[in-house]
Amino acid sequence: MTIGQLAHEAGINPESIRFYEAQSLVSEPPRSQAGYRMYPLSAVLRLRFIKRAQELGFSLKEIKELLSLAEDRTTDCADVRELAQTKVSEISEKIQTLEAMKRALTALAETCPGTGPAAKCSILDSMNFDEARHEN
Amino acid sequence: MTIGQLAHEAGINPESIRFYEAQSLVSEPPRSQAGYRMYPLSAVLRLRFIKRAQELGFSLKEIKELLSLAEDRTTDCADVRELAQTKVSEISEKIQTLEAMKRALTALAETCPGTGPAAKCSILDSMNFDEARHEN
DNA sequence: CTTGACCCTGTAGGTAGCTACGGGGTCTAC
DNA sequence: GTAGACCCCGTAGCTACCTACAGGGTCAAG
Repeated sequence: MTIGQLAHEAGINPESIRFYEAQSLVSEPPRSQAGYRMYPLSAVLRLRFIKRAQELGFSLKEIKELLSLAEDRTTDCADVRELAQTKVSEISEKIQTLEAMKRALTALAETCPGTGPAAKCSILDSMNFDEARHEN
Repeated sequence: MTIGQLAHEAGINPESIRFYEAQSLVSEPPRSQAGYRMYPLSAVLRLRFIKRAQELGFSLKEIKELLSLAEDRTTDCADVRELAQTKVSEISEKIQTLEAMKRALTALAETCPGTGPAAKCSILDSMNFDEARHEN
């Protein structure tokens, strides 16, 4: 399987695979006589794992950690679960932040009269813009 | 007011101010004889506006747009409100994504036995890792 | 036997938003 | 008059994750 076929199967870009190789997320595959990377079928699954983990919010660095945990026979399931739980907390925090942002911005948009000169818009106003201009 | 004083007042880094200037988020201030940037008081408010807008989730590019809207006398309040509402939608989408990630990951962590070899961990398993290793 | 699709390497670019560094000049206080 | 804190500019680096390009080689089809 060449890198292009693999990329197609896994639904990613060949360049990304080379990038992952450089980042040690996938190991260097054997080469054909011409120097082409020749991948085993399992490479597809490994790439899908990476993709799936990314979708779950793990960074490449964290995925690397997951992969080395998974490859280490002495790894306990609890180690993996801890990573997952830490990630859940991080995600929760992000959600909190975004929800605070959303609440604040929604409130602003609601007090905005919706028409008339922006100079008096409550949105800009609440961000102090008007005062800033006033003193310019 | 020198750049350092301004930075202190606004709670940001002098380097960031120069960066904002390069990005045209703040205008070039007059210079002292020695070539020092000399800011009016209003600059503090402008920087705080930028900071606040950032906290509300606007990117620098969007803040630039907000600022030019705010400076344009013909801007209608509705234009500003639209930007705010678009941003609220974007934030909502991000929240949705994060919540899906959180749900998926929480479910995985819950099915994890919590102990035992990682090879059988449902977390890695569900990400196809085991199969990938199996075929290697 | 040539065309076009693929592969190789290495390096550079791009997004977002800074941050740091080098090599200067200036200002303030003792 | 000098030490230390500040300022200048330009450029490079950082995180994260690719993406693109240049300048080659290879492979399969017609």
